Amino acid sequence: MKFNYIEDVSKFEGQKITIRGWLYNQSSKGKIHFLWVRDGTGIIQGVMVKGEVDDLVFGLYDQLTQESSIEVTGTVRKDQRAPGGYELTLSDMKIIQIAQDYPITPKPHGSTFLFDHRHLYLRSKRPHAILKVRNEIIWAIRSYFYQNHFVLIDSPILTGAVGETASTLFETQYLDEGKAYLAQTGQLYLEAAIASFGKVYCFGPTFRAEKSKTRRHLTEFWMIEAEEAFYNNEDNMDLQEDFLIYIVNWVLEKCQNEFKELERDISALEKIKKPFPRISYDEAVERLQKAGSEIQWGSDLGGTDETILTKMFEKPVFVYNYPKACKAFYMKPHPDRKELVLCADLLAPEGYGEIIGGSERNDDYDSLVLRIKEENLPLDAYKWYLELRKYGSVPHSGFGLGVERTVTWICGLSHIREAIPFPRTIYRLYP
RNA sequence: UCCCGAGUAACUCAGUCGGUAGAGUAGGUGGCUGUUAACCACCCUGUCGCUGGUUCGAGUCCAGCCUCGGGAGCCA
Repeated sequence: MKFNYIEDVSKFEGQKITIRGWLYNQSSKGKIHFLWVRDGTGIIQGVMVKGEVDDLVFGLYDQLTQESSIEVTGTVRKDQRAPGGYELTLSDMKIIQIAQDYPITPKPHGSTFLFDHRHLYLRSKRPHAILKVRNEIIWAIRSYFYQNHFVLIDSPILTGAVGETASTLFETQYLDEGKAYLAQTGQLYLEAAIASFGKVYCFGPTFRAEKSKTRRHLTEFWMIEAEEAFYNNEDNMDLQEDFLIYIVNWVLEKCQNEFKELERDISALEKIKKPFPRISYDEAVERLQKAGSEIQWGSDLGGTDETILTKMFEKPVFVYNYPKACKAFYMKPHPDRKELVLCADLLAPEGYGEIIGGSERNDDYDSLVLRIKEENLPLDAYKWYLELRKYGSVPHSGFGLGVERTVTWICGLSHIREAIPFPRTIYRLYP
């Protein structure tokens, strides 16, 4: 049987249509009932007047409860009084299922309660809007890479080798082969793939068994990583800048309604244009110390440092060339200052902080072996990775963008857990 | 792991000086022809996180524990 979607109602003014969905809210004045129906594409108010519908249908209203599934038929009418501009004058209604004691009312709830009921909370307006923006961000990402001739290389999630030992790994038994680890990054595999495809990217879940309790961390999150042969650190930053602007323009075009629902001030996003400021780590430390931070040269930027720094600019800011000591082993040493590596983090504005980490990779066999030994990493585990430096090694760079952090920033959220359908945090594995 | 904070009805919270447990919302019943978090009247709702202690008497004071939230560290 044919039915229609709420997003299309304006095309059917004056016509009778059928909508299938869920009862979002209801109210009655006795002889006139109001039903708010949502179907995933929108919300519309249905109006049922006693005497204008069959008494049996009119009486069904009394059985309705919030989130009951129903099918309503009515005539589309333009009406100033209706939010959205259109409403349905109902002529028929069928009940599909009566919901009982739906826990999430259209009233304030605490975040713990809402995320305990995430399987239901997904239906509410706010998560609906956020996840629609997430959907568009991901489409923008894939579109950008496709248009720019990057090839998608899916990297393994179960790995034997350790990527970045700095973080903690989730461990699991891998049949009879011993321990396996859930991937923290696909980068090393992308570095293998550039010698076949030139420019590649991967997009998948990554896992960090860090007991972080902050609004910026998840234990399972989605990361986009790109790797480009023959790009140096500068080229890499140019690419990231272009990439991020593409994403922002895309969502500004597609997500106006969602931003309105989220009360996101989009003027902040409209300022995201080339060029992004680029400051060296040296300069960042200087600026931070002047601003009152306790940071010492040599240590990584803390969360508050990032916040201070990003509030100095209205656009995302690159901080490049960090001390070797606070970055991963695979980054290329600075040719003139061996205490630095060629890298850049991109910090999102409005206090959001790091959303991208990127670097030029060490393409020299001997110096890479040296770094692995310095970090006390098992050389064996990196045997295949090192071989890439033996067979046609080229300068190359890459970066990783945290999807949830990007969604958090673009939507103007205060906590990352809202940016993913079913968040995994230190104490949450359910639902 | 460390530092701070919270835990009272299904939800959000109040609970003074230690003296028999409260409100709003949700739910139920009735009323209402334009509601938008409707409104009006009435009804229902309790392991006060747990254990022990002090006390004639503990939601309230003390000790320990548990759970959760935020931050630090670490990172995207």
